[in-house]
Amino acid sequence: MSTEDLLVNYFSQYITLSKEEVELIKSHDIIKEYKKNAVLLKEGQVAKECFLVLKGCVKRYYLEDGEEKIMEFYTENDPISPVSYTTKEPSEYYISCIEPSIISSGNEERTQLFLQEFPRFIPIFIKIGDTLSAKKQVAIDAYKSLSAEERYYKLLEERPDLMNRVPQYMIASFLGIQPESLSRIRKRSFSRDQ
Amino acid sequence: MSTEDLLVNYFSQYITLSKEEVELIKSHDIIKEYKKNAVLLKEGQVAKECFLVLKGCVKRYYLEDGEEKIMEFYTENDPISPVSYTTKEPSEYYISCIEPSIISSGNEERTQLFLQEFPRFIPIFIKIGDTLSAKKQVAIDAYKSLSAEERYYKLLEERPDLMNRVPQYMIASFLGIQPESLSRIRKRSFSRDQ
DNA sequence: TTTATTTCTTAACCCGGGTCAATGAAAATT
DNA sequence: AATTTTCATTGACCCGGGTTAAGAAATAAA
Repeated sequence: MSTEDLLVNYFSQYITLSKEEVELIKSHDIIKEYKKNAVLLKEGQVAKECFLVLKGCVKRYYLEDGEEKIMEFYTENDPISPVSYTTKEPSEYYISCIEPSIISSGNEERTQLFLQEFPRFIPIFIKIGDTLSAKKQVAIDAYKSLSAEERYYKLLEERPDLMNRVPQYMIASFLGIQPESLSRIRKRSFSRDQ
Repeated sequence: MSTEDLLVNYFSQYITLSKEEVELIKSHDIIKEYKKNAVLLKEGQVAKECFLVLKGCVKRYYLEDGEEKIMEFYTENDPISPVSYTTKEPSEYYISCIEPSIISSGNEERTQLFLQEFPRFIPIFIKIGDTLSAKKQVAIDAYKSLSAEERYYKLLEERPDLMNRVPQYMIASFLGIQPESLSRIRKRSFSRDQ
């Protein structure tokens, strides 16, 4: 699949595209390739773009006393809408690539032009926003009602790929615990398994 | 302020309304009054509406072994978009009124008609969705990086009104701790104060 | 006012995760 | 291959929040 097709592929989740629309998306779109450790957004910067990960793996994290507090991992077909992109305030967190990645980026101006030309995408855009918002609600609810151990097993089930792509200390940070605690959780599971 | 004005008031946060638009909003809108303990959405139901709290106080909660796990409080000008409203799946949680409340409700059909008639509201609707999504991200980040005690003081600062409107055991549930733990946190603060 | 019910507080004990320190394993450098 | 650096594991100890149980305080009902 070509780089442009990845984005067309994303929209196809929500709507069937005409050939004309496919061409327009390809022509409008900005797709970039990033090396491992490339930074998409720094603390203090105002985000001018939102993103869509087409390939690769990205982390969003706060830096506290030199320590990364990872809030989210983004992989294939995950949209990234930084808070700073919405508020126009300086960002409180970083976003950077864990793997070499292919990422599409958007901004308000291009979105508006695009929607003017193709109004039938309007409900889709609203829907995508709603869906994102709903997913976040589900995520926060789950986080609040589960223990660290339960969150680990949930992650194992829902995103088993992450375990191979991402070092354990990052998984621990994402789960909101120390690497030592994740080790203990994993140890418990071994003794249960056999 | 009349009941209808409350909704006009809400939109005015984002856009300056013409007289015509004000009238249209008033005519289109559905506003209902609810008694204390009235239920807006039950577990198992598919939500057919989203809401906007114009007056009063509402809680969203899971019922686990007969125990309420409160996820959110909504008060004046808080929009409520149930996950079930977006996904069309049966809801996993309840939404009900803690106080007698005045609440506006919307659905996709009415939203689409409204946007057809007033396309200048389209970016506003997208913006409201984005803002909601950003707020949820901020909320989950804060929850993950703070202790229960820190979350309590944060809530005290950000929503001091809640402390008077809502019984403490509900605050505890919302903070993700037991009422006993909240008592201990409050006790610690007393001894520090004097 | 009196009684019942709900809500809040306190104490005792337990347990999971944090912290610190040491060791082992794996990757990256040289 | 040898060395350094990064990452993962383990153990000992501490502490905050969970749990259970009891009593106090505040509200509602009679």
